[in-house]
Amino acid sequence: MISKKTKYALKALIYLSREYDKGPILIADLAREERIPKKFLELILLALKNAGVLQSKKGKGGGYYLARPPREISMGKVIRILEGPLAPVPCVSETAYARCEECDDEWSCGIRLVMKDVRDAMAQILDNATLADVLERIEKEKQKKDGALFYAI
Amino acid sequence: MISKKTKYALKALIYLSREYDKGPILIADLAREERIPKKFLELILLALKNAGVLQSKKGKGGGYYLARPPREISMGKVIRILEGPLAPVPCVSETAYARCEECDDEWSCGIRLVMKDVRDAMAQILDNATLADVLERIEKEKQKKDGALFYAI
DNA sequence: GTTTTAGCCTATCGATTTAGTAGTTTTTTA
DNA sequence: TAAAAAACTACTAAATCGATAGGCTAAAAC
Repeated sequence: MISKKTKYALKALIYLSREYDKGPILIADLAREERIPKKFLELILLALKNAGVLQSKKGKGGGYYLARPPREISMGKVIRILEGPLAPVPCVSETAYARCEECDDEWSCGIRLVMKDVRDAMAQILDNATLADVLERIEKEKQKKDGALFYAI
Repeated sequence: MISKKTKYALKALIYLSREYDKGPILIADLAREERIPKKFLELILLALKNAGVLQSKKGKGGGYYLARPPREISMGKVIRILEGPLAPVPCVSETAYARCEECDDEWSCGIRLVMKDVRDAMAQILDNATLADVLERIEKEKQKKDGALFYAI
Protein backbone atom coordinates (compact mmCIF):
# COMPACT_ATOMS: atom_id res chain seq x y z
CA MET A 1 0.00 0.00 0.00
CA ILE A 2 1.23 3.46 -0.85
CA SER A 3 1.34 6.05 1.92
CA LYS A 4 -1.02 9.00 2.35
CA LYS A 5 1.96 11.21 1.60
CA THR A 6 2.28 9.69 -1.87
CA LYS A 7 -1.47 9.90 -2.50
CA TYR A 8 -1.42 13.57 -1.49
CA ALA A 9 1.53 14.16 -3.81
CA LEU A 10 -0.26 12.56 -6.75
CA LYS A 11 -3.47 14.46 -6.04
CA ALA A 12 -1.56 17.72 -5.86
CA LEU A 13 0.29 17.01 -9.11
CA ILE A 14 -2.90 16.06 -10.94
CA TYR A 15 -4.43 19.32 -9.72
CA LEU A 16 -1.38 21.30 -10.89
CA SER A 17 -1.52 19.50 -14.25
CA ARG A 18 -5.07 20.67 -14.73
CA GLU A 19 -3.98 24.23 -13.91
CA TYR A 20 -0.80 23.98 -15.98
CA ASP A 21 0.19 27.33 -17.62
CA LYS A 22 -2.17 29.24 -15.31
CA GLY A 23 0.78 30.46 -13.23
CA PRO A 24 1.80 29.55 -9.66
CA ILE A 25 -0.79 27.95 -7.37
CA LEU A 26 -0.84 28.68 -3.61
CA ILE A 27 -0.18 25.82 -1.20
CA ALA A 28 -3.23 27.05 0.73
CA ASP A 29 -5.50 26.73 -2.33
CA LEU A 30 -4.18 23.29 -3.17
CA ALA A 31 -4.62 22.16 0.41
CA ARG A 32 -8.18 23.44 0.58
CA GLU A 33 -9.27 22.08 -2.82
CA GLU A 34 -7.77 18.62 -2.33
CA ARG A 35 -8.46 18.49 1.42
CA ILE A 36 -4.83 17.93 2.41
CA PRO A 37 -3.40 19.22 5.75
CA LYS A 38 -1.62 22.41 4.69
CA LYS A 39 1.57 22.04 6.71
CA PHE A 40 1.94 18.43 5.62
CA LEU A 41 1.42 19.40 1.99
CA GLU A 42 4.19 21.97 2.39
CA LEU A 43 6.70 19.21 3.14
CA ILE A 44 5.48 17.11 0.23
CA LEU A 45 5.70 19.93 -2.31
CA LEU A 46 9.16 20.80 -1.05
CA ALA A 47 10.32 17.21 -1.59
CA LEU A 48 8.88 17.27 -5.12
CA LYS A 49 10.64 20.57 -5.76
CA ASN A 50 13.98 19.23 -4.53
CA ALA A 51 13.51 16.26 -6.85
CA GLY A 52 13.01 18.58 -9.82
CA VAL A 53 9.33 17.87 -10.44
CA LEU A 54 8.03 21.21 -9.19
CA GLN A 55 9.21 24.80 -9.16
CA SER A 56 8.14 27.57 -6.83
CA LYS A 57 7.99 31.33 -6.49
CA LYS A 58 8.06 33.16 -3.16
CA GLY A 59 6.26 36.30 -2.08
CA LYS A 60 3.10 37.84 -3.50
CA GLY A 61 1.90 36.13 -6.68
CA GLY A 62 4.00 33.14 -5.71
CA GLY A 63 3.14 29.48 -5.37
CA TYR A 64 3.97 26.13 -6.95
CA TYR A 65 3.89 24.97 -10.57
CA LEU A 66 5.08 21.98 -12.59
CA ALA A 67 8.73 22.10 -13.65
CA ARG A 68 7.82 20.33 -16.91
CA PRO A 69 4.64 19.71 -18.91
CA PRO A 70 2.26 16.99 -17.60
CA ARG A 71 3.19 14.79 -20.58
CA GLU A 72 6.76 14.55 -19.21
CA ILE A 73 6.07 13.60 -15.59
CA SER A 74 5.25 9.95 -14.85
CA MET A 75 3.59 8.37 -11.84
CA GLY A 76 6.64 6.13 -11.56
CA LYS A 77 8.88 9.12 -11.06
CA VAL A 78 6.62 10.60 -8.39
CA ILE A 79 6.19 7.34 -6.49
CA ARG A 80 9.95 6.75 -6.45
CA ILE A 81 10.49 10.20 -4.93
CA LEU A 82 8.01 9.65 -2.11
CA GLU A 83 8.18 5.89 -1.55
CA GLY A 84 11.60 4.90 -2.80
CA PRO A 85 12.23 2.18 -5.42
CA LEU A 86 9.28 0.34 -7.00
CA ALA A 87 11.03 -3.03 -6.62
CA PRO A 88 9.62 -5.34 -3.92
CA VAL A 89 13.21 -6.38 -3.07
CA PRO A 90 16.31 -4.18 -3.41
CA CYS A 91 18.19 -6.75 -5.53
CA VAL A 92 15.83 -6.25 -8.51
CA SER A 93 15.72 -2.45 -8.43
CA GLU A 94 16.96 -0.74 -11.60
CA THR A 95 17.15 2.70 -10.02
CA ALA A 96 18.52 1.73 -6.58
CA TYR A 97 20.05 -1.73 -6.69
CA ALA A 98 21.27 -3.17 -3.41
CA ARG A 99 22.16 -6.69 -2.32
CA CYS A 100 19.75 -8.46 0.03
CA GLU A 101 21.83 -9.15 3.15
CA GLU A 102 20.14 -12.48 3.86
CA CYS A 103 20.73 -13.81 0.34
CA ASP A 104 24.01 -15.64 -0.37
CA ASP A 105 23.34 -16.86 -3.91
CA GLU A 106 21.51 -14.02 -5.61
CA TRP A 107 21.42 -15.61 -9.05
CA SER A 108 19.46 -18.62 -7.96
CA CYS A 109 17.20 -16.91 -5.42
CA GLY A 110 13.62 -17.90 -6.15
CA ILE A 111 12.18 -14.80 -4.53
CA ARG A 112 14.38 -12.62 -6.72
CA LEU A 113 13.34 -14.40 -9.93
CA VAL A 114 9.66 -13.76 -9.34
CA MET A 115 10.09 -10.27 -7.89
CA LYS A 116 12.04 -9.23 -10.98
CA ASP A 117 8.92 -9.92 -13.04
CA VAL A 118 6.80 -7.96 -10.57
CA ARG A 119 9.07 -4.94 -10.60
CA ASP A 120 9.24 -4.95 -14.42
CA ALA A 121 5.46 -5.11 -14.71
CA MET A 122 5.02 -2.26 -12.23
CA ALA A 123 7.66 -0.10 -13.90
CA GLN A 124 6.10 -0.77 -17.32
CA ILE A 125 2.78 0.63 -16.12
CA LEU A 126 3.90 3.43 -13.81
CA ASP A 127 6.70 4.85 -15.95
CA ASN A 128 4.36 5.03 -18.94
CA ALA A 129 1.51 6.67 -17.05
CA THR A 130 2.15 10.41 -17.31
CA LEU A 131 0.14 13.08 -15.56
CA ALA A 132 -1.32 13.98 -18.97
CA ASP A 133 -2.40 10.35 -19.46
CA VAL A 134 -4.05 10.37 -16.08
CA LEU A 135 -6.01 13.54 -16.91
CA GLU A 136 -7.18 11.93 -20.16
CA ARG A 137 -8.26 8.75 -18.44
CA ILE A 138 -10.19 10.74 -15.85
CA GLU A 139 -12.02 12.61 -18.62
CA LYS A 140 -12.86 9.37 -20.42
CA GLU A 141 -14.24 7.85 -17.24
CA LYS A 142 -16.38 10.93 -16.62
CA GLN A 143 -17.79 10.73 -20.15
CA LYS A 144 -18.53 7.04 -19.69
CA LYS A 145 -20.42 7.84 -16.51
CA ASP A 146 -22.35 10.71 -18.12
CA GLY A 147 -23.23 8.45 -21.05
CA ALA A 148 -24.53 5.78 -18.72
CA LEU A 149 -26.50 8.40 -16.82
CA PHE A 150 -28.02 9.69 -20.09
CA TYR A 151 -29.34 6.25 -20.99
CA ALA A 152 -30.48 5.66 -17.45
CA ILE A 153 -32.80 8.68 -17.64
CA MET B 1 9.45 -3.27 -0.42
CA ILE B 2 8.34 -6.48 1.23
CA SER B 3 9.27 -7.02 4.89
CA LYS B 4 11.92 -9.39 6.22
CA LYS B 5 9.05 -11.34 7.74
CA THR B 6 7.64 -12.06 4.30
CA LYS B 7 11.05 -12.93 2.88
CA TYR B 8 11.61 -15.35 5.77
CA ALA B 9 8.18 -16.88 5.14
CA LEU B 10 8.93 -17.43 1.46
CA LYS B 11 12.36 -18.86 2.20
CA ALA B 12 10.88 -21.26 4.74
CA LEU B 13 8.13 -22.35 2.34
CA ILE B 14 10.58 -22.92 -0.50
CA TYR B 15 12.67 -25.02 1.87
CA LEU B 16 9.59 -27.01 2.95
CA SER B 17 8.63 -27.48 -0.70
CA ARG B 18 12.01 -29.04 -1.39
CA GLU B 19 11.49 -31.36 1.59
CA TYR B 20 7.86 -32.05 0.73
CA ASP B 21 6.75 -35.61 1.66
CA LYS B 22 9.81 -36.07 3.85
CA GLY B 23 7.69 -35.64 6.97
CA PRO B 24 7.62 -32.76 9.48
CA ILE B 25 10.62 -30.40 9.63
CA LEU B 26 11.79 -28.86 12.92
CA ILE B 27 11.59 -25.09 13.35
CA ALA B 28 15.13 -25.27 14.68
CA ASP B 29 16.42 -26.97 11.51
CA LEU B 30 14.62 -24.51 9.26
CA ALA B 31 15.94 -21.58 11.27
CA ARG B 32 19.51 -22.86 11.13
CA GLU B 33 19.48 -23.79 7.42
CA GLU B 34 17.89 -20.53 6.25
CA ARG B 35 19.59 -18.37 8.88
CA ILE B 36 16.34 -17.01 10.33
CA PRO B 37 16.03 -16.04 14.04
CA LYS B 38 14.29 -19.06 15.54
CA LYS B 39 11.78 -17.29 17.76
CA PHE B 40 10.83 -14.94 14.95
CA LEU B 41 10.38 -17.86 12.56
CA GLU B 42 8.08 -19.49 15.11
CA LEU B 43 5.64 -16.59 14.83
CA ILE B 44 5.80 -16.63 11.05
CA LEU B 45 5.13 -20.36 10.76
CA LEU B 46 2.26 -20.02 13.21
CA ALA B 47 0.69 -17.30 11.05
CA LEU B 48 1.07 -19.49 7.97
CA LYS B 49 -0.50 -22.38 9.85
CA ASN B 50 -3.46 -20.28 10.98
CA ALA B 51 -3.93 -19.23 7.37
CA GLY B 52 -4.08 -22.86 6.26
CA VAL B 53 -0.80 -22.98 4.34
CA LEU B 54 1.07 -25.13 6.86
CA GLN B 55 0.26 -27.94 9.24
CA SER B 56 2.19 -28.96 12.32
CA LYS B 57 2.77 -31.89 14.63
CA LYS B 58 3.80 -31.53 18.27
CA GLY B 59 6.13 -33.66 20.37
CA LYS B 60 8.92 -35.96 19.23
CA GLY B 61 9.01 -36.47 15.49
CA GLY B 62 6.98 -33.28 15.14
CA GLY B 63 7.58 -30.13 13.13
CA TYR B 64 6.00 -28.23 10.24
CA TYR B 65 4.97 -29.35 6.77
CA LEU B 66 3.00 -27.94 3.83
CA ALA B 67 -0.76 -28.32 4.12
CA ARG B 68 -0.97 -28.82 0.33
CA PRO B 69 1.45 -29.75 -2.45
CA PRO B 70 3.85 -27.00 -3.65
CA ARG B 71 1.91 -26.81 -6.94
CA GLU B 72 -1.12 -25.49 -5.03
CA ILE B 73 0.48 -22.72 -2.98
CA SER B 74 1.12 -19.40 -4.71
CA MET B 75 3.43 -16.55 -3.76
CA GLY B 76 0.40 -14.26 -3.97
CA LYS B 77 -1.34 -16.21 -1.23
CA VAL B 78 1.72 -16.11 1.02
CA ILE B 79 2.37 -12.41 0.50
CA ARG B 80 -1.26 -11.56 1.27
CA ILE B 81 -1.03 -13.48 4.56
CA LEU B 82 2.08 -11.64 5.73
CA GLU B 83 1.75 -8.23 4.05
CA GLY B 84 -1.98 -7.82 3.49
CA PRO B 85 -3.54 -7.04 0.10
CA LEU B 86 -1.35 -6.71 -3.02
CA ALA B 87 -3.23 -3.62 -4.16
CA PRO B 88 -1.34 -0.30 -3.79
CA VAL B 89 -4.62 1.36 -2.72
CA PRO B 90 -7.47 -0.34 -0.85
CA CYS B 91 -10.10 0.71 -3.43
CA VAL B 92 -8.63 -1.62 -6.10
CA SER B 93 -8.17 -4.68 -3.89
CA GLU B 94 -10.09 -7.78 -5.02
CA THR B 95 -9.51 -9.66 -1.78
CA ALA B 96 -9.94 -6.78 0.71
CA TYR B 97 -11.75 -3.89 -0.92
CA ALA B 98 -12.12 -0.71 1.12
CA ARG B 99 -13.01 2.85 0.21
CA CYS B 100 -10.19 5.42 0.30
CA GLU B 101 -11.38 7.95 2.90
CA GLU B 102 -9.86 10.90 1.08
CA CYS B 103 -11.54 10.04 -2.24
CA ASP B 104 -15.03 11.42 -2.91
CA ASP B 105 -15.50 10.32 -6.52
CA GLU B 106 -13.96 6.87 -6.74
CA TRP B 107 -14.99 6.20 -10.32
CA SER B 108 -13.08 9.10 -11.75
CA CYS B 109 -10.07 8.94 -9.45
CA GLY B 110 -6.92 9.03 -11.58
CA ILE B 111 -4.83 7.30 -8.97
CA ARG B 112 -7.33 4.47 -8.79
CA LEU B 113 -7.41 3.99 -12.57
CA VAL B 114 -3.65 3.48 -12.77
CA MET B 115 -3.35 1.49 -9.54
CA LYS B 116 -6.00 -0.94 -10.78
CA ASP B 117 -3.66 -1.84 -13.65
CA VAL B 118 -0.75 -2.20 -11.22
CA ARG B 119 -2.65 -4.50 -8.86
CA ASP B 120 -3.90 -6.64 -11.77
CA ALA B 121 -0.38 -7.03 -13.15
CA MET B 122 1.00 -7.98 -9.74
CA ALA B 123 -1.80 -10.47 -9.05
CA GLN B 124 -1.34 -12.01 -12.51
CA ILE B 125 2.30 -12.76 -11.73
CA LEU B 126 2.13 -13.62 -8.02
CA ASP B 127 -1.02 -15.73 -8.07
CA ASN B 128 0.38 -17.80 -10.92
CA ALA B 129 3.79 -18.33 -9.33
CA THR B 130 3.43 -21.46 -7.21
CA LEU B 131 6.12 -22.83 -4.91
CA ALA B 132 6.62 -25.64 -7.44
CA ASP B 133 7.19 -23.07 -10.19
CA VAL B 134 9.73 -21.29 -8.03
CA LEU B 135 11.64 -24.53 -7.42
CA GLU B 136 11.70 -25.20 -11.16
CA ARG B 137 12.94 -21.71 -11.96
CA ILE B 138 15.68 -22.04 -9.36
CA GLU B 139 16.82 -25.33 -10.94
CA LYS B 140 16.83 -23.80 -14.42
CA GLU B 141 18.94 -20.87 -13.22
CA LYS B 142 21.41 -23.21 -11.57
CA GLN B 143 21.73 -25.23 -14.79
CA LYS B 144 22.28 -22.03 -16.76
CA LYS B 145 25.04 -21.03 -14.36
CA ASP B 146 26.67 -24.46 -14.47
CA GLY B 147 26.53 -24.41 -18.27
CA ALA B 148 28.23 -21.03 -18.38
CA LEU B 149 30.84 -22.26 -15.93
CA PHE B 150 31.51 -25.34 -18.11
CA TYR B 151 32.24 -23.22 -21.16
CA ALA B 152 34.26 -20.77 -19.10
CA ILE B 153 36.69 -23.55 -18.13
C1' DG C 1 2.64 -41.80 34.49
C1' DT C 2 6.32 -38.84 34.39
C1' DT C 3 9.90 -37.02 31.46
C1' DT C 4 11.33 -35.17 27.21
C1' DT C 5 10.30 -33.03 23.00
C1' DA C 6 8.55 -29.50 20.28
C1' DG C 7 5.13 -26.41 18.95
C1' DC C 8 1.81 -22.52 21.12
C1' DC C 9 0.87 -18.20 23.32
C1' DT C 10 1.57 -13.62 25.48
C1' DA C 11 4.22 -9.86 26.58
C1' DT C 12 7.74 -6.70 25.96
C1' DC C 13 11.35 -3.89 23.65
C1' DG C 14 14.14 -0.59 20.81
C1' DA C 15 14.33 1.44 16.37
C1' DT C 16 12.11 3.27 12.51
C1' DT C 17 8.35 5.14 9.85
C1' DT C 18 4.01 7.62 9.33
C1' DA C 19 1.18 11.47 9.67
C1' DG C 20 1.04 15.19 11.21
C1' DT C 21 1.76 20.27 14.09
C1' DA C 22 4.18 24.56 15.58
C1' DG C 23 7.02 28.24 15.11
C1' DT C 24 10.48 30.91 12.92
C1' DT C 25 13.12 32.61 8.85
C1' DT C 26 13.85 34.07 4.24
C1' DT C 27 12.56 35.92 -0.08
C1' DT C 28 9.73 38.63 -3.09
C1' DT C 29 6.72 42.21 -4.35
C1' DA C 30 3.93 46.27 -3.91
C1' DT D 1 8.98 48.73 4.91
C1' DA D 2 4.91 45.89 5.36
C1' DA D 3 2.57 41.98 3.34
C1' DA D 4 2.53 37.58 1.39
C1' DA D 5 4.12 33.17 0.70
C1' DA D 6 7.46 29.65 0.53
C1' DA D 7 11.49 27.43 3.34
C1' DC D 8 13.40 25.57 7.27
C1' DT D 9 13.79 23.38 11.92
C1' DA D 10 12.05 20.92 15.46
C1' DC D 11 8.88 18.26 17.78
C1' DT D 12 5.24 14.63 18.75
C1' DA D 13 1.92 10.68 18.99
C1' DA D 14 0.87 6.46 17.12
C1' DA D 15 1.82 2.53 14.45
C1' DT D 16 4.88 -0.94 12.46
C1' DC D 17 9.09 -3.78 12.21
C1' DG D 18 12.31 -7.01 13.80
C1' DA D 19 13.11 -9.20 17.09
C1' DT D 20 13.59 -11.57 22.29
C1' DA D 21 11.89 -13.82 26.72
C1' DG D 22 9.45 -16.96 29.23
C1' DG D 23 5.99 -19.89 30.41
C1' DC D 24 2.18 -23.22 28.58
C1' DT D 25 0.33 -27.25 26.26
C1' DA D 26 0.17 -31.41 23.65
C1' DA D 27 2.26 -35.65 22.10
C1' DA D 28 5.36 -39.26 22.27
C1' DA D 29 8.92 -42.23 24.65
C1' DC D 30 10.44 -44.60 28.49
